[in-house]
Amino acid sequence: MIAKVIVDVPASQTDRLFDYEIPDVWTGAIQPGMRVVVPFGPRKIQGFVIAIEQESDHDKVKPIEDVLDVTPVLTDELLTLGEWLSDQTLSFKLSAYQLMIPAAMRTKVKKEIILLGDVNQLPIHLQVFFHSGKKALWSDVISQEKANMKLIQQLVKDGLLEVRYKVEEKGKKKTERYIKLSECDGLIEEIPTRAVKQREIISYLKESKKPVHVQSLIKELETTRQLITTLVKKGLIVEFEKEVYRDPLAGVEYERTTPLQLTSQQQEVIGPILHTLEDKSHQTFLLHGVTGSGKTEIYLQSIDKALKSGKEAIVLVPEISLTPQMVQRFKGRFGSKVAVLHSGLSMGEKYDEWRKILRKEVEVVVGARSAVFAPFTNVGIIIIDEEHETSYKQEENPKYHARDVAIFRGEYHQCPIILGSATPSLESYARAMKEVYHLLPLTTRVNERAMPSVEVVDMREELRSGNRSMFSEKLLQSLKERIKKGEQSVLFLNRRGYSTFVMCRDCGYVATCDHCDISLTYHRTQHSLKCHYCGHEEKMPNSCDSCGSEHIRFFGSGTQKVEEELTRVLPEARVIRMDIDTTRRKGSHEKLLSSFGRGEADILLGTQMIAKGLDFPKITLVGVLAADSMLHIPDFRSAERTFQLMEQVSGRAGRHDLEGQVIIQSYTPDHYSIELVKSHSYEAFFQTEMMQRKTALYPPYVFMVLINISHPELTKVITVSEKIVSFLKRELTASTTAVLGPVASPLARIKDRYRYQCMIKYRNEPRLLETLREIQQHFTREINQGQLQVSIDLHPYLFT
DNA sequence: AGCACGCCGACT
DNA sequence: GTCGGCGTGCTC
Repeated sequence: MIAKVIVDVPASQTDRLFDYEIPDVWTGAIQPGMRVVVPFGPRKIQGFVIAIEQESDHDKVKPIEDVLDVTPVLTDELLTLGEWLSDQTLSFKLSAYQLMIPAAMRTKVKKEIILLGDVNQLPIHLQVFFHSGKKALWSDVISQEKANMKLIQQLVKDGLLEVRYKVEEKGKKKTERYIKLSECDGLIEEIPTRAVKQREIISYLKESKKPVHVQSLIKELETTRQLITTLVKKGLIVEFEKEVYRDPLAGVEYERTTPLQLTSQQQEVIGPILHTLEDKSHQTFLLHGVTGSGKTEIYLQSIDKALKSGKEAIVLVPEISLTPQMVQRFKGRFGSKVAVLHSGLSMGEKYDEWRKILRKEVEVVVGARSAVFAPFTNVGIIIIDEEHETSYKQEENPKYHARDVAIFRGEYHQCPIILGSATPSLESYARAMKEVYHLLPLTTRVNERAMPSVEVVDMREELRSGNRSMFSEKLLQSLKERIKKGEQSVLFLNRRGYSTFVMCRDCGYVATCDHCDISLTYHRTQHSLKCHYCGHEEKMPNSCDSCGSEHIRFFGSGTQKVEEELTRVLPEARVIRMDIDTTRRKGSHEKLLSSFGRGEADILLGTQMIAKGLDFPKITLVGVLAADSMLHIPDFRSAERTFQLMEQVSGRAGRHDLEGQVIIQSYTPDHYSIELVKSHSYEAFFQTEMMQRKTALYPPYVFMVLINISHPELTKVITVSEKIVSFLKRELTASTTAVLGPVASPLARIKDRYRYQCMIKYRNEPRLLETLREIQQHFTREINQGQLQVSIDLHPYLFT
């Protein structure tokens, strides 16, 4: 029997199936979806078995060396999905499969040198490596002295040493020690009567009837490890290791919740979903529900229905809003049937949660983007909450969108997909309009609360009337009022750091990164300038690098500066600041939020991350300091993002009994993306924005591909870019497809690499993937050996 | 990605 | 005449 294997070598030349013979002992045991160790050239590496066939067309087929799994880690469905994904994203099949397994299961290959003879036969300077044993790490021996390589090759030839490859998993299963009574319990009488503790342990074990966790027993009976070892030695009890899961939520209690009575609108909306579940058919729903309209309850009851018919559910949530509060809602309804997957977990914790899914110990998984690959075999529903969030698109290879993967799986399992949002992406809403998706509108809030009133303050007016601070008169007054009434406020700023850039007032010089074409950001805590792209950091200069003037100052304002300013104008206010800098440490996010929830602060000041999920009854005021900060970035989705963000943010106010107020400060208050937030008119925004997209030829009217070319030499980048563009123009349908560029990327240089890009806009281009593959193929050699990088992004969200 | 093979310049 | 530089091509 022959196994078709994808080997663990991410390169275009190896991105195909390799044939290996299945040794007779493993016939039937090795199945598609398992990981194996195979010889590859002179070394040993990991591979995924994709298929099993009778024969091979190859004459020299090596046997499989080892099997890493007892049961397949990739289901048949995931194997097919991986193939499709690598096609659609132009990435290696290997990379697609690696997405689907937790990082802990990815293997690394260790190269070891084994001593076969006696230590004294070795040259003296090599002996040191073998003093503690017969094994030494190749990397240790070589890193000391490069010339050792030659010597070792000779010693291997002489038969004194051997080089061996060892494939190891990165993560380990966690085990704990357990004890139980041994079979021969007649011996118990032999324990001396004065050995009280020993007798106590035995009777405890007799009573419990099942194995007992050693650590807990020691604690409970106030005994010691030594005593247990004694009993083991006497043969009265047996000690063994039992695999346990690392529980990231250990000790957290969840209050059980029961399904809520649905409003008539909710009932209307859930009907078609339940119907699809009964029919066992596939349909993508777009659940468009204003903030507070009870989307989550719809999710919960739909999932419940799926589970009751013996199926599983996947819930995707943007990383940023995957907070304990969110998890609690699912755990509260479905208890221990829920696994959680997100980046806050350690590698080991993710590994454990993932294995619960594989072993079917859970029925629901709640997680960020990659949870869409959960290895369930009987998926009944997939939910994507906050559907418009751009974090569902992975920016690294494979550049996939979780929505596309979800729909693929929905078709495979013939089950419904729910995309939920208060502000759907234009793409999804347009599809709903064309009835590709089934639109489910929820227009009212569950508790009948009105949407918060939104006021837009024209900051130009403020400036004209002499207010040069970053807070408008209106906002400042409202903040003061809340503090007086003991209510809470949220201030939102879409920037981090202290100030955006540093400029010389005399000559206009702006401090920029030496390695990237980007201005440096001032960070007050370290009193330094940082590059947000390459991490480069330098001291804040005392004088201008260009003219020597000392009038060098910060411009723009970040969260740190706002915080300072805030304590100046409102000294009585207690402020909590939340941005990447204050939440970097694990758990600090939750800490800050719960502190705010307990009312330990009056104002929560933060970036993007506070726009979501925040749900505290005492928040009655939301202020947006600079609504247009996002509007002017060169991205065709900037208006869409602005509207979505403003809507999200305003949804934070007045969610409960108290009425909410929203104040948006803007320098372009008449722009439709800001203006329409006042009336919360998603529909109107959609229509206006669609007109813009239509005239400028942007998605959803066309599809886009972004090709980014980078190299340390500018001339090289330009010639390659031009070659690519002329090739595309030659190959693609000239009448309906536009090839734009090449132009310098918005970030023309990052980490000393020049960057150019070109764009394709198309409606229907059957030869597209094929043509793009040819480009990849054509530059493989240069990419492999040289400094060239060509990145292709289908349906891009990032244009830097 | 590694690793071997092979071809060319610099040196004992 | 050999050592070692790295361009080229292969890995079932």
